[in-house]
Amino acid sequence: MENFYLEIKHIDKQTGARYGILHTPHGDVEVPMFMPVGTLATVKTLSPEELHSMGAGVILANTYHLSIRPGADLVKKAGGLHKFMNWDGPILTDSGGFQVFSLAEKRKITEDGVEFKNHLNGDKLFFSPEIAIDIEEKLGADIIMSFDECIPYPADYEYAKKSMERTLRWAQRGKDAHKRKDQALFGIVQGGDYQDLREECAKKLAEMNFPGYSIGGTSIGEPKEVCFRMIDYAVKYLPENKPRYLMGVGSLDYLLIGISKGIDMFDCVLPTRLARHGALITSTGRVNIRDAKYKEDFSPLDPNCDCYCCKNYTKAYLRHLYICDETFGKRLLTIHNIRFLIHIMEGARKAIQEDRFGDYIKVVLTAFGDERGF
RNA sequence: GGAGAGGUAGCGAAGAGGCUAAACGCGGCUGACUGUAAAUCAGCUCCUUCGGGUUCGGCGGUUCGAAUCUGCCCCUCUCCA
Repeated sequence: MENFYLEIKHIDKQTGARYGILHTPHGDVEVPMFMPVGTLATVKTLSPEELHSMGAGVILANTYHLSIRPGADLVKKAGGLHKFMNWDGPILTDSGGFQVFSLAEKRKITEDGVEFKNHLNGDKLFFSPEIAIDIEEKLGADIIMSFDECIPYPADYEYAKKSMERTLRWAQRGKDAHKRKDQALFGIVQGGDYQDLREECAKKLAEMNFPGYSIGGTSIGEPKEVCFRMIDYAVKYLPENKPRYLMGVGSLDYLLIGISKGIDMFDCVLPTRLARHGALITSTGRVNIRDAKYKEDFSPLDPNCDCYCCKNYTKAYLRHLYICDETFGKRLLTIHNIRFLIHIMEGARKAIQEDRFGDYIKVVLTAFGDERGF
């Protein structure tokens, strides 16, 4: 597709990290970037205006969830996702492949597709690569995902191989079914933590010539090093001029290491979910705002943060709102976590352009000072 | 003054002879969360030098054993005068 492409502007001399512009039908966005997740066509607690003001580029929505409620036809009737949710920037829809993993006990996989029992009322819901694409075309996102199987970790070799090969066949079927020219369909690399499977999957997908590639099956409980290996295996065989998207990754260290390995896009529910649960990511580490030590702390959550929350409110107030279960508290905390990660990404892009991204990683992670990196 | 009801951990509230240091809820404290079945989930919440020690309004009694049965006392609430 002609109106979707990655323009690489600079490669960091320290790490090989990429800085570029991703052109989409709904505008240009800089990469590497973090994409907030709005599963049900809303980034929980935030308005589109807030997301824009925080510097969000692309946001996600979910094919499985939206197909159940409110239904793909309704979204289409509303004029597509952008209009429906009043977001004029780029949107990316996940295919439902993650639900094959997260709702594992409610589905059955066959060569043809996945039979779900939907999580709300147990109704049968069949997803095939073609059906997923059909729904994604109705939703109308700028970037859409192939229907894949996200396998658990650990998975035995035989299963990982069988599943990866099926995911490849599904990728081809989805590609064949995809008709809309204003949507970029990404292939997803699977293969568990097995080098040969990951490499084979990446190679085959590259041969299929997708406008972009995702790395899936990561950040599902595997050790950090395993995740980093899985990235390396895939990236080696992915075309350099196409965007690379590491799915489901949102903690600080994974993001920064991922960028250094040549990843351009990330999404994760972590910042929004953590915020709703009172956990904040700050420049000096993680903060659990509920903790008693913040009761009379009238300083901002993160003095180094430029978000609306940190500019205007104190920890004591945020703790108060959280403890009283006030909606506004969750909004403020979500604003902070999302803005914090976007801000980190802005810093990353600048560092890459100045060939000091390796130093940037060290500085950020040292200041954060937490093994877990979030 | 008369008639009832009741006093259980920070609060509310179960328990009606041993399985009870005492359910459950709230409150309090602390974790977790990674392509969202998550404004969710988990743990702790009498004291302790981890051996044990002291609890169910108070002081006695019955019993091998009492928050539970019993005597007296104190205190609350409701209704009637």
